[in-house]
Amino acid sequence: MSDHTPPREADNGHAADDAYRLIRDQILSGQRSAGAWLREGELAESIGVSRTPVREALRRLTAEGLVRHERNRGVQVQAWSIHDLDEIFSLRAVLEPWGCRLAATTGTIDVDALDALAHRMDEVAPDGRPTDVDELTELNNRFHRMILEASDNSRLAGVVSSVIQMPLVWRTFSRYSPDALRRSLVHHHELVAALAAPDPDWAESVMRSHVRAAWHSIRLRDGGDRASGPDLPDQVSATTGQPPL
Amino acid sequence: MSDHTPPREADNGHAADDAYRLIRDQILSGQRSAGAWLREGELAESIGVSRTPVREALRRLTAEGLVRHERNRGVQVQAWSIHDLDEIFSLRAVLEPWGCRLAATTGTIDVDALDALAHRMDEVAPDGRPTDVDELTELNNRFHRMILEASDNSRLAGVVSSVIQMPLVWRTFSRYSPDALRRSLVHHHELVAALAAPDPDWAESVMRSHVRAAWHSIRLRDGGDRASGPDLPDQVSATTGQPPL
DNA sequence: CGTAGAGAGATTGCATACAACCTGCCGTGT
DNA sequence: ACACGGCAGGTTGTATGCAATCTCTCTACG
Repeated sequence: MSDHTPPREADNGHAADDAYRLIRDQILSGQRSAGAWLREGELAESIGVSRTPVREALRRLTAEGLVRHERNRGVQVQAWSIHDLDEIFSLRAVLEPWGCRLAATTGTIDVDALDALAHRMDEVAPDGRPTDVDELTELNNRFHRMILEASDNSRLAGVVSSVIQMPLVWRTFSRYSPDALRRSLVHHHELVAALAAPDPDWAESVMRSHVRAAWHSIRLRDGGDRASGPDLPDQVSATTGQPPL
Repeated sequence: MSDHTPPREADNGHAADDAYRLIRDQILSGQRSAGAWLREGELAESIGVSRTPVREALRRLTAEGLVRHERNRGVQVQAWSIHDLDEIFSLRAVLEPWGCRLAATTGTIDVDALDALAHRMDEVAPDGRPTDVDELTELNNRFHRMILEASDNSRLAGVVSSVIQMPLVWRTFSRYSPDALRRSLVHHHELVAALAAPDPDWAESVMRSHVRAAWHSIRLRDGGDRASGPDLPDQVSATTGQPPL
């Protein structure tokens, strides 16, 4: 149909936004591995825009901590260590339970919608074995976001989502054992119950368990399932473009 | 000496950084009042650089929440309400005590340096009446930052400092009564003692008191001192360029 | 043989020109 | 009198050119 065929890639209509989304997705999905340099020129050409919107996208990603910017040298994908993981989850273990308590207190949450999300996650991961990790990740993020947005503290939601923007955390379920994943889904249903009650103490407590369980699952594959590969710093394979499931 | 006289304003050597600092200071000091539009062209001319670094500075400020960006319309200084204040302080009331506990646990804090800061604040504000609010603000920020940086969780420090970037919060002491300010300074000394002990429970508890006391001080001038002016949404006078002390 | 230095290539930082878009005003038609 | 449409001014979004900086390599000298 079109004659000038923009170098493929989803075109939303605004160059800077497109660049931001595309680069961000490439980082979160592991196509750009930690430490890799992001050249403005290369990105601009591959996206089909000039360097200006690319620079803007890279600044946003810098502010979000996904990439690291060195003056006159460029930006590279932020590398993370197990210490980063501990920082992130210890923060979540404080903020999410508190937000969950607030959500139960205000009582403004749409329990039915939350319950629907929990059930859809059951369907996507029958018996703890996900059929579509991306879908599951998306549903999980929406579940947690919905709770935090009901806390009536927009900064809390913003802070948490800014902190979990990291490939390993983002794709949490890649590292779950079936047992751990089943437990995670059960937690979700219990959270729905606690918020429906509503019982702030209960809700806070379940969320704390939920986050700390996730922490352990992602750290050391607690399920004892097939323990392949080395433990952590191996991240994703940079060639295939998709992280190992 | 120079013939082309850069329109004054501190020149650090890098246009984008200079623009960022200058605009940010103008917002935090109240020279740019809430809701005012920040025109790229005007800013570029006043700073003495082109629009490009100004745009970069504005994006950083957008990411930090100090300004609000509307596509094809520009950026305006973020307006805040008492609800924002509550969001910020309820978040601080969770995060800072926790960070203080962590700092006491790791025991990596430089207690002497912290004590020195507390004493310098006493000197700048004898008898609860500050002689230099800017100096006092700077010392206070360094005091709190030093504790959070000793928590061994860099994201925690980053999150807190990103959240307190707001004119009213930044210049907290402008709204303190002498009684409240004295109490705040006493808290600082007690924090030093708790961290020197070190007693995590004590440290956490004092910090919680400290933040919640600040919350009330800034909300309603709890000291009962000369209760002039309306209560909150009056922010700063946009004409004088300096907020009321 | 190793090291310091110069130079070329590549990349980012900044400035400027142009295009797209929004807003407010004015004129016209109903 | 009121509503619609278009035109003009101003502002942001994007592209492009040039300057500044960094890195890597090759060479010359100790």
